[in-house]
Amino acid sequence: MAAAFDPKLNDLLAALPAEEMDRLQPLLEPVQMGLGEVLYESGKRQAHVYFPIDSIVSLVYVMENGASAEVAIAGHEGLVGVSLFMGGDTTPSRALVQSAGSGLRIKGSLLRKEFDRGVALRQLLLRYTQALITQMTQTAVCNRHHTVDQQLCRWLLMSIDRLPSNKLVMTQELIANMLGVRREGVTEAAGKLQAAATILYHRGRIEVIDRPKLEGMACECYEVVRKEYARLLPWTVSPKAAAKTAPVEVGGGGR
Amino acid sequence: MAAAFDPKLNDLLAALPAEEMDRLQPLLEPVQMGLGEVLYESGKRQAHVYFPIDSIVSLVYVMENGASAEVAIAGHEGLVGVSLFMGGDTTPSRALVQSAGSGLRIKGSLLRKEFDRGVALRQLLLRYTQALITQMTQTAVCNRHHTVDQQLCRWLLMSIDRLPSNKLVMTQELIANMLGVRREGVTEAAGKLQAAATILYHRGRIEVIDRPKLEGMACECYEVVRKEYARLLPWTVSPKAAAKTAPVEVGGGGR
DNA sequence: CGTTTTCTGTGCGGTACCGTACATAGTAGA
DNA sequence: TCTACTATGTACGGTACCGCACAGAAAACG
Repeated sequence: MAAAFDPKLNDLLAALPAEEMDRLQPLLEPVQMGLGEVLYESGKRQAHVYFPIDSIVSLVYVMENGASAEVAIAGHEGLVGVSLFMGGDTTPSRALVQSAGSGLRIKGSLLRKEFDRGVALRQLLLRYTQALITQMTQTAVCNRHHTVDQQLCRWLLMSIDRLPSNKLVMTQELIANMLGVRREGVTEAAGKLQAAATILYHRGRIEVIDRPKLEGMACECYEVVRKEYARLLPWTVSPKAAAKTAPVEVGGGGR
Repeated sequence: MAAAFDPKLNDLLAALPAEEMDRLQPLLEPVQMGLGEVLYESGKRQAHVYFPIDSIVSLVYVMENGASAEVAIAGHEGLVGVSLFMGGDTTPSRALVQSAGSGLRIKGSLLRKEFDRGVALRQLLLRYTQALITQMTQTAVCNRHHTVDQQLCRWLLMSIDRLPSNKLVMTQELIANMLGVRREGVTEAAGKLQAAATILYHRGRIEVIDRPKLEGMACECYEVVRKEYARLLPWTVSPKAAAKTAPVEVGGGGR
């Protein structure tokens, strides 16, 4: 059980030099996160910064009329709660668990102290924050210019990059909430992907069966963000995504 | 002429404690920025961090096919080039001067040194970065859910908040590039605003003549971002925008 | 002054997505 | 096994925006 919460399973923590890790380790506590759990409510101060291991957390903005849109996601490559060390303590967006799983957390005040003290930790967290900024700006661009079909591909890729397998548990309704579109739009887009033998899905379970094809159908946004994460945080590159950089030719792929 | 480049004219620099300001001041050099000038090219490392005074700089992402979208803007309340102290050195987006004017700049390496050394400077820049993150996420949400009409209102408000008057020099073509929509869409939206006696425009010159009405027609995004800037950087609140918080009732305003 | 360029206005067909309504099929519980 | 619920599929009119084409008017330029 202890191994499931090994700090080395989060890429940011794993990248810390031993000395700073020794200071941080006793402050970390294991947490299980359930699907739909809200780690962080809009405008409310929260106590902890979370380091996901095999869970995925979405940063979602909910508008006055109830409509929502995801602005970024974080998994084992990162953390949730940058505002706690950036100095603002709260944000207008909500953090909710998109895929259940485990993680580690630390009290914000304690992390803040280490952040001010340890240069390596600080540089690491700030580099991650910049990667997150890239993801957010690309979400803005994607929302402006790309179709629901393309965005679904991007979203699926970003999700399975953070999961141990190619399967995810997620209804079309929830995906629609994330993308900020109608559920029927997701039904249609997912139908096309299934017809193209790119994914399989059935009542809340989705499996990606042809990743290269999915990448071919996604907009450039996925690649831009992936490359920027790889540049800023080279040790976090998921083996799945990295395999893509090899010149894989797949028949009939692309659009 | 020297007074025009007084560091106190940039809100971030003005908020620095005297001691840190004394160290920074000799490193600052005045710059004039021309309309359309590119301060920062996508993926290219740049030498300086810019502190606008009466200029406005847009952060724009340009896609492979040439389409573009603005993800954030910065004026006298902030700075351009967060990646230089966040540690990534470059970003995928471009920084271009949207409104000509003056500013101050500092070599990235020098700022970085002060950033690591001075706690007040560091906290200030990180708080600003968080405000910028809020603006970016809100742009993402706005792109997803709001109409061109609403976005134009938001964009005009954000621009004049950073300018000394209610007038701005900007063709509809350029605004369309910023918003990532067709020029004709901007023509139509601006026509409605003019018909409603909210703005006046004529061949590249726009004047806001009824700010409260413009605020009433904008989406919630403008207010969310304004409030978050006011919370994180209270000393930067523009008198124009602040006046709004007073209970001004204007006949026929709003929607 | 005439010519060219820039900026804005307008029209038109096409399409992606919306809101709504309703049908069907798995799944879970009594 | 019957019932309720959840997840997905499908249809249909409406609308916001697109791409394109072109016209007029103001400014810039020779």
